[in-house]
Amino acid sequence: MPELPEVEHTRRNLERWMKGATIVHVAAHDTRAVKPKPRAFESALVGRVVKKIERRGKWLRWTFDDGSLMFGHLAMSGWFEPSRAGAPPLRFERVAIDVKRGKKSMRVSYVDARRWGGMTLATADTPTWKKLGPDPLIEGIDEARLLAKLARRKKTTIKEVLLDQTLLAGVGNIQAIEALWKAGIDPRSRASSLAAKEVSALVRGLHWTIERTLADLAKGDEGEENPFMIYGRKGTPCPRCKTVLQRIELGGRTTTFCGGCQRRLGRGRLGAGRAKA
DNA sequence: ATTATTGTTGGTAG
DNA sequence: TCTACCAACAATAA
Repeated sequence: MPELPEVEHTRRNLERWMKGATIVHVAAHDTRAVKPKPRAFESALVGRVVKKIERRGKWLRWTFDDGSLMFGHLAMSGWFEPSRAGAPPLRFERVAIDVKRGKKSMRVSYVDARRWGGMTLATADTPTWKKLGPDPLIEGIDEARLLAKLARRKKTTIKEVLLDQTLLAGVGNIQAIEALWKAGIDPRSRASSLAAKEVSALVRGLHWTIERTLADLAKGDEGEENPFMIYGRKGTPCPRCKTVLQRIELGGRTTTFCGGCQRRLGRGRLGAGRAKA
């Protein structure tokens, strides 16, 4: 489920459900989903008041009244779901957090079939959090800095580099695919082959797809089954040029792209051999 | 039965 | 220190 837009959507939900609330009960059903171990996790959280919930890339950070922190990651299949305090556990529920704000009580459940995500308590920012690159929605993307960083990645394709969370925080497989399509850049292009002009188009593409996905999430159930322009649409015509979309693998991840209007960079020199789309 | 899946991490090697 | 590559983590849905 989650890349930057989904995690931001989740953060907004969590803020509505938990901000300013007191944690009255916690049940960690799965030892893999929490750190420290369930009993210690539960007792550390009970009685805490949620002061704020922030996001950086795909990571969430809760700050509590005593200054302690909780980091959360949804990995591939995690999400948070509201329900009634005291309700029986949901399918694949790993953690249930019961909160109370004024007279209102509710439960916030962490559900994760694949069990790759979870929550970690801490007293300071984790190394992983600190290493995250700029977040497109928080500090934005500095194109000159991005260009300089891409220039050092001589071997790797632009698609693979975009998934590096220390370069930009929050870009995942789908957002990378969509942004490259929007920018008209072939995902197989070496990262170092992008010039300022292409970096600029890519940054616009990233903002475009992030905002688009957020808008779709805001619709709730009204959203479409596949709200993306080309992700998951192999074999269908490109919405822009009608060429049949292809699917390949890059760095172990499925990549959809259009061979008709996404240009392969870094081939030939001085523009030789580059056909107009 | 086979294949694919929205992500990170830790080890290795250079 | 930085870059690149790979296996591991697990459970579902088509």
